[in-house]
Amino acid sequence: MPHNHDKLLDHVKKEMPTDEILQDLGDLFKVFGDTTRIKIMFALYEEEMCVCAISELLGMTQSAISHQLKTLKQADLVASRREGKTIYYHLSDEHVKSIIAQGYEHLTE
Amino acid sequence: MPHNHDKLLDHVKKEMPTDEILQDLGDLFKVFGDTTRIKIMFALYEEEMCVCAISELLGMTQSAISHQLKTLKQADLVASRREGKTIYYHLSDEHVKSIIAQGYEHLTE
DNA sequence: TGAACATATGAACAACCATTCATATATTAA
DNA sequence: TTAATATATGAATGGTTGTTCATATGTTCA
Repeated sequence: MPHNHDKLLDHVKKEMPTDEILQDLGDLFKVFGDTTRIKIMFALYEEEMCVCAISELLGMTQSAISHQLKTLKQADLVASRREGKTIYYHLSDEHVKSIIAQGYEHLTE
Repeated sequence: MPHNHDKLLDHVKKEMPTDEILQDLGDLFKVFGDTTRIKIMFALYEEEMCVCAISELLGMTQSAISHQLKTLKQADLVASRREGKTIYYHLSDEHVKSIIAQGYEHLTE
């Protein structure tokens, strides 16, 4: 007969966040899980930048960058402000920096 | 004529990590970007667990869990030890906890 | 108003990935 | 050695997603 772990499961279940939160967490990290978006966040880590500067920096089309900025904005990781024709993007809070920094440490330890 | 941002790009380029590191960072966060893997990490956050306990906890097949554990192990996020027929998994370092905690804070702030 | 610039967006396509299914490996006990 | 349990793995598939292309929206200046 297979071995039993009811007691263990009871304990772990109590400590697990709701499915909704776990789903949201996965969705959040999914946004970090793309090299282009990581590059954008690292660039904005330094300074606010307009879309065409980012696309020039990464050597990618303006459209591709715009699509990714939309994804980042929906996840509340970046925010923007308009100045004439230009729209400047910047990181929206310190968590972005912390998360990236922790990932970086994990890699380079 | 399009507007110029050579000075800005020069500065940002200097501060950007290498493409290899940026790629590795994206790959690392990709591993966090899946609800099943997030659930596994949260479970192991509490206690070390065997494969069948995890699959029972999440209501998923043993095969699915094994595949995901392999992904987590390759990213050095979990480690395992054998005890007879059973293999116990646990989180491999504190960065996992920090990264999840930061993500959690970003969501619930 | 019209032209030029800056950005956003919808559709389509190719590449990637999580799960399933079937099966293989490993360990223990009889 | 055989049966039972625990885990791993390869192939296949359905769903997801990043980029491209074409085009739309928004802003400024002449």
